[in-house]
Amino acid sequence: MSRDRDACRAWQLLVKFFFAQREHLPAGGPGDATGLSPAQCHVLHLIEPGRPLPMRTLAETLSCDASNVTGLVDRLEDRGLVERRPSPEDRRVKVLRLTPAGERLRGSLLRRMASPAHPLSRLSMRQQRELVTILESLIDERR
Amino acid sequence: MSRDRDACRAWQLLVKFFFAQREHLPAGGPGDATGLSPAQCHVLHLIEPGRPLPMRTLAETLSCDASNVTGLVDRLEDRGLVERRPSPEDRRVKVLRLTPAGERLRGSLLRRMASPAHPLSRLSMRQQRELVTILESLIDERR
DNA sequence: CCTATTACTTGACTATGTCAACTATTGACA
DNA sequence: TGTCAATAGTTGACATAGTCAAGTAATAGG
Repeated sequence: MSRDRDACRAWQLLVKFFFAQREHLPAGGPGDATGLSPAQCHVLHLIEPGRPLPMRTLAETLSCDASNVTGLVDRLEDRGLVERRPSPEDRRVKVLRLTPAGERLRGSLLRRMASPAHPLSRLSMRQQRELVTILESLIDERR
Repeated sequence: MSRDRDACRAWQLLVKFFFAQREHLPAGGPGDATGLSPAQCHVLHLIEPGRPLPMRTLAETLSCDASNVTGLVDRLEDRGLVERRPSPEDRRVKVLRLTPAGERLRGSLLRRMASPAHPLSRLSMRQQRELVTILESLIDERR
């Protein structure tokens, strides 16, 4: 019972925190200059340099319709941050790769998120690690 | 340094978890029937029964433009879940109240979030409490 | 081969979100 | 008091995000 109440409250807080932090998202933050939307930033994070990502996988990670991914990637491709390539193994599949510009921008986003100005940096080291542990267990329990 | 890396990773995981869980959001979840969008659900949570909420406050909590709130509230009002009322103290202000239907729906959303099917319910009680503590400190440190 | 499934795209539609411009009210202050 | 700046909310124009249904191309399993 108290267990359920905590789960509920945790989720409420999580959502609240997420909405409240939109101004601190990579995009839109002070000194933005990227012009990327939050969703686009997230996609950029998910494509790791040197690890081509099938669009289908991206749709699953985002829990969204495939057609949504088409649009997201269209816009990132227009900005020259990402490339679609046909997969050699399966010609239905297209894999995503960061362009050099995409890698640079991704790096700067990661750097920005680690800045001491970021709210999460105000947690104690112990709490940061605890948070990482909790989130990791939540995420890979799901696949 | 490791401190910064943890903050960065925590934020990445948080965003990733948030996107991945969209199907478990109050809206859209299995057995939905509400027809509410995620943002609308969140607004419904933020309006506590018996605690009228000025629209301006809502905009600040959501970190978004006031005109966005106008639209959100319009749609909730169309569904008969929320009421706008002029504030007696300041006639520029409009406060939001849940209608009886709004209260009922809010209750059922909260109940759904506490269900054992929710991913957060799989955390240990200790972890749930730790997560709540961390999120609380993150949130009210900001105002 | 034939058929079902899968990966992606397209088009139509709604919701979310920003910005700039507007109205009405409030508050400060000469 | 009268004026002027700031505040709360709305409106309209616009871009993005997201869903669904339908379509194309390629794969996989009989």
